[in-house]
Amino acid sequence: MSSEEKKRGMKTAPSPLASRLSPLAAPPAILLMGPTASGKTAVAAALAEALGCEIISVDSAQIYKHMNIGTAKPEAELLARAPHHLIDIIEPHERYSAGRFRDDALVLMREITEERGKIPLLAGGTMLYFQALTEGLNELPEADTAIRMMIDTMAEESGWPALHEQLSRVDPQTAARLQPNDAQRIQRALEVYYLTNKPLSEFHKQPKYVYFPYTPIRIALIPGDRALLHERIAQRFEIMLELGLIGEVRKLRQQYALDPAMPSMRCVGYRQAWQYLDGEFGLAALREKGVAATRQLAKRQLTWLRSMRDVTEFDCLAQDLDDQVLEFVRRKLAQPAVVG
RNA sequence: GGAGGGGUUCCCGAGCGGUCAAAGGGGGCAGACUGUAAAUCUGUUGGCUCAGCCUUCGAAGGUUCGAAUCCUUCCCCCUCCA
Repeated sequence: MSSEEKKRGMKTAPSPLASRLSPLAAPPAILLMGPTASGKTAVAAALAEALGCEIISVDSAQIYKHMNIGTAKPEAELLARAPHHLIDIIEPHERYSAGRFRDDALVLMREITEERGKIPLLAGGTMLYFQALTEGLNELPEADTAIRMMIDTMAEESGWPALHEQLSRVDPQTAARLQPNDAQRIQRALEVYYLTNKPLSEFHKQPKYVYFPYTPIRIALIPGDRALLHERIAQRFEIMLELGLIGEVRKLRQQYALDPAMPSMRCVGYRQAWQYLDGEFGLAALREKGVAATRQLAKRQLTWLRSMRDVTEFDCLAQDLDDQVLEFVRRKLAQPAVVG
């Protein structure tokens, strides 16, 4: 009845124990963020070993099984040494989401802190997942494959601008902020409307229930010199090709009923390898396009990082990066936890 | 040696006497982002003392009120015939 009770009803991850603890007791959680090829994996491993953390991967591509080379997944040896969660959790033809990540991560974080008394270390480059975790999400329906197929069919027939037009009749507010050709967001907005008969903008007006009972230590690995990061990206893509990225994609295509529109096959590298296998272009172009796509990914990740608050930055190209970060985290952990 | 085709802004590539700092694409840079996010979308992209000026379309000359666009010579590339 009261708004407080309503709020409680919306809780997606209630934690009786956490609510009994004072805010000062909110346990620490390390958030290690950075663009692709910034060396997150190595830093995470160093922190985990020094501090006994358990690592939770925050990566929308490493969730897929059998996609190892192109996602730069940590090697088996490292995975054995430092436990990683949320890696290899779904098949390439399945789908995941920011909402599921949030739920999965919160469950794991509770287990790590309360059951094992360790510090969760969230490391990765999927900034939307970090945001969903710490800032919360509105109550929204999950993706619905049948509805999406229907919307895709309509888009093929009349084009996205027509669907944008349709959206402006049922949800003018959302339509106003979307471009007529922003296929993905128009589809999502229509999907929400068809599923609930309520406009997406109405859901967004509700207060978000933010449940994150941790004291975050936010770290961003930022390249001091972008050109050097670009170089690193090119070298890394070359290594992926040498390790057999193309073969990995070929095998995936043989073993699973995949298509290029699936999220897994739209990942950087995989999309380009798919097109290469289809004969759309040669090896030189694959190289060029793969590297460019990675650079663009890194740029978008850096844009996210610039907009985030309370983040301590480190130059990911520094020689003693691991030590710098470790020292910083140690200092932070020694301070009394304060929830902001 | 002969016959053609071509050299355009970071790249590819259109332009073919004025409305051209030059279409379009790529790349770069900047931004947005709530259940697809390694996705999707937007803006911008010669320089400057910026409603104006300066430098640019292989090079150097020339024609013209005016040239990336026409003429001459030169340099380089490609195709074909020898």
